[in-house]
Amino acid sequence: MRVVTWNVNSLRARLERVEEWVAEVQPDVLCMQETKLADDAFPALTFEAMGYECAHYGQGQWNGVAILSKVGLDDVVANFAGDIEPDPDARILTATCGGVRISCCYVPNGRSLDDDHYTYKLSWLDRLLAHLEHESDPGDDVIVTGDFNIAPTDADVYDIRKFANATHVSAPERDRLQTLCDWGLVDLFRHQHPDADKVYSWWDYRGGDFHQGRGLRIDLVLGSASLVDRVEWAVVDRNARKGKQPSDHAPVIVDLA
DNA sequence: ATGGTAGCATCGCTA
Repeated sequence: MRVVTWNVNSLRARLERVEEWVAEVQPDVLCMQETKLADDAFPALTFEAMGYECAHYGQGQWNGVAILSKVGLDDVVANFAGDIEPDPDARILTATCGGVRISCCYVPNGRSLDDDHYTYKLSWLDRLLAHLEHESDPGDDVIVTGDFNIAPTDADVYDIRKFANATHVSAPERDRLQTLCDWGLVDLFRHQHPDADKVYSWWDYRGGDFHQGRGLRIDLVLGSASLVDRVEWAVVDRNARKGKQPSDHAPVIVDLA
């Protein structure tokens, strides 16, 4: 089962590229973030014609998440589950695909450490843990994936000196990511490539950052222990960041046996 | 210290 996460940065602006990439790579499950579409603007027919069932949770203009699946798409939950304080933004969508409970997440950016949006980011991560506890047990087949806007370690940052007192690398947000892992999730790319260096999933559009190798690995596929031994390979398709009108994120692919 | 680019409901905000 091929699972992909990709922050597409506007599905309206990216549809042609996404279609071509999906036709080539044939994911079984594709989790997208930042569709920036209202639900009634989501191009479901396009993807259904390619063999996918679709779930989209959007609001238009900003945010928006989707799960596409060829291996079933059941028990869809938009936003946080149960009685968790709902997120006013469309940032999390959960469904069962191929026997795996999958949450597709667009974690708030945080902006800066002194911004209210950073407090919101930390609260959001606390609620993601509560959501996970509500939806699954650590012994289940579980994936939590998406744009975390957190680089797990300094090895996931092109130059940590550039990120002093910045979001994406701060201890409180990394601690919360670790708490998710303590619950029973593993960063499947890092598990497969423990010594990988200079592998990133996002590059700023500005300043030629992509071509200069100035990126962050912030798009993650976290899997439960039951899935770790099923990983056959894991890769960031940086080719998808090249060419005309790319997203600023590259897709991350994980193949499970 | 700033700006650089891209996308949006665009002339300001978000990333």
